[in-house]
Amino acid sequence: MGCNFSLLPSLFPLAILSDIIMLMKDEILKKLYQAVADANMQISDTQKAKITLTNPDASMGDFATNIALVLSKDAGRKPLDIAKDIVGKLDQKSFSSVKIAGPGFINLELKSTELLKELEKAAEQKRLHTEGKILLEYFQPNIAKPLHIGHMQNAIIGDSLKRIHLYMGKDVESDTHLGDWGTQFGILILAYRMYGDPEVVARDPITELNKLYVRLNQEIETNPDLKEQGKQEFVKLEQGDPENRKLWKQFVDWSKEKFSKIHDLLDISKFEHDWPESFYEDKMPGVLDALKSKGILTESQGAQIVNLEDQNLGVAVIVKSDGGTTYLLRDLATFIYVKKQGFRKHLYVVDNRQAHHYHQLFAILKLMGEMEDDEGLHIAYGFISFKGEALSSRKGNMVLAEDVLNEARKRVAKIIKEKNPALADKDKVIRTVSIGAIKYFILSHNRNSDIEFNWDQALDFDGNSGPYLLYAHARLSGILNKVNVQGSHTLEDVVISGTERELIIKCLGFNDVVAEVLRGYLPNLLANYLFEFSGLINKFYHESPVMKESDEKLKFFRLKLITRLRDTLAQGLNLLGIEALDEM
RNA sequence: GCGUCUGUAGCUCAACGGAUAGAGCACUAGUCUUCGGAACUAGUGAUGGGGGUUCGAUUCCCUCCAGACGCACCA
Repeated sequence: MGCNFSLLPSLFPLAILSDIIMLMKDEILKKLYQAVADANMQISDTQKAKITLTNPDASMGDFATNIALVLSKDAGRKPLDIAKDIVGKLDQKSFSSVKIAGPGFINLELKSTELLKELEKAAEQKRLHTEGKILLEYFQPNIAKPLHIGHMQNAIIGDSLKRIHLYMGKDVESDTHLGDWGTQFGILILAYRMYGDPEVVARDPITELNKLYVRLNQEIETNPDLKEQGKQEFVKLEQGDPENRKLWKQFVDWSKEKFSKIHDLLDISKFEHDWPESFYEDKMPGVLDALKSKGILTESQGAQIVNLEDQNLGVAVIVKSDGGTTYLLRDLATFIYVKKQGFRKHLYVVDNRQAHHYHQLFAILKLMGEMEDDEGLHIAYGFISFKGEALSSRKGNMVLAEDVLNEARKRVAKIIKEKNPALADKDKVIRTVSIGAIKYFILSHNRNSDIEFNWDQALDFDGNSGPYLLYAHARLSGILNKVNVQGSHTLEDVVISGTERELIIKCLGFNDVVAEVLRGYLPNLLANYLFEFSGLINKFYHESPVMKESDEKLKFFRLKLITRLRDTLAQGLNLLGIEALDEM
């Protein structure tokens, strides 16, 4: 990475430092393993995987490990005895207290001088050895359909995961996989021909096209023949019918123009790739040939299928009986193409309703010999429901992305008017806080859970919310802007409070949390961490005044601490896709 | 019928197999001569039922109950 760092945008303020550095926890674990060896005990890799080093309740110490409990099983000895042996051999010079507690936990308390030393070190990033290029696929809106909150959710999760990959030194690129191919376009073309007024549609293409699409679908319920006609239009489109091609191209262009605004609307980073479904049109025949030559494809009821019933995955339709291709075939072509581009792993951020599709996709790829277990993963997430129902334009309970953003902006503006009318750059703050509130709401949920959308809860700016984190950051910035310290000091014998101690420990655990997030693709772990972190910051802020502090050395320490806390919080917010603010 | 996911406080959600299951909202009682109150301090209140695995289970396995979503020509 021999580039000029000063040219990098402020996107990754702390991510610039290079090289692999040991995380604090790794260092402590190393000491524990050494003690185990010195006590003539063995420790296997499977045991290592079970050993934890957590930050427990402050009353128990800075760190707690279950190492003795894990080792006791295979050793056939009591955990307490093993704990005693380990503690007896442990290099304790960094610790002020080492205690055995409960069933055999070892609780460790670091010397304050060690904590202060850590604080003096620059904030650093863990760099993993990259295992090759990763393609992260997210934001797959469908042409001629409006963006709703589900698309926002997808883009927000995907964007955060991308930022986290980059921060962890992964070689990741993103792809927006637009849904611009398939039977639905036949239906849309038919609807446009039947009901469309070109002038009306041109005025607000997405909204009007969607109306036509919905209208025809309603008509289809009483007149199924129309569906067959629609399917025929798609077949014609695939076969190159010039009229249909022209219409399709127009629909795609309108939609792309609209979708490209997501970057500005939501602060979503740009995609490296834009490989929509139609991009794979000329790559499908090759896949079809491969399926045939490997004897995987069979014919059934006029369609070409792969039978996966022996894997309990049912039947996968590759080509429909009318000759039209399926989404599955395009996804097969996608995976194979992406792999040929040098990507070692393909991650799909798609809601959990498509779990079955991805099971089928991966199963077929494996039958073809195109995929190993760790080369593809469906990062599923629960979808957002509204008033207890799945979002559906037909049921009229659609929550549009624009409406959510507008409502958030309105509420933020109102609060600023009440609380901080003198604020300088109001527009920027309104934008950042409203986006931050929405992103935090989405990302703070475990992605496996379905989310019940509720305006008041999603746009709540008190307590566990995006604005809470932003506010903590703004207050820290406020102090740094106002307080100066006389002279230069060392941190050696500063006496720190309990809250300050907790804050330092918490702050130093940042990289561990980000690593956890990446391991499970769970941004909510970072959101939870940042909320707890912000809570400690607010507590600290109330307890430990800086400006009024007469001890210059203590003041120096607090400013140093605050700088570090602020930078860490800003980095954390950034990984969630939220820009930190100095005032709000 | 088969498959995936989910059942935690009044509501919305957390919790790598770890110690006393955490928050926010709501409710109650406090902190305003404030480095910015979008804040802080406290209180009330929960693991769907039953088995199993083990030092230890909200977490893993089995089963039952309840819900969501999928299960060939939508994507």
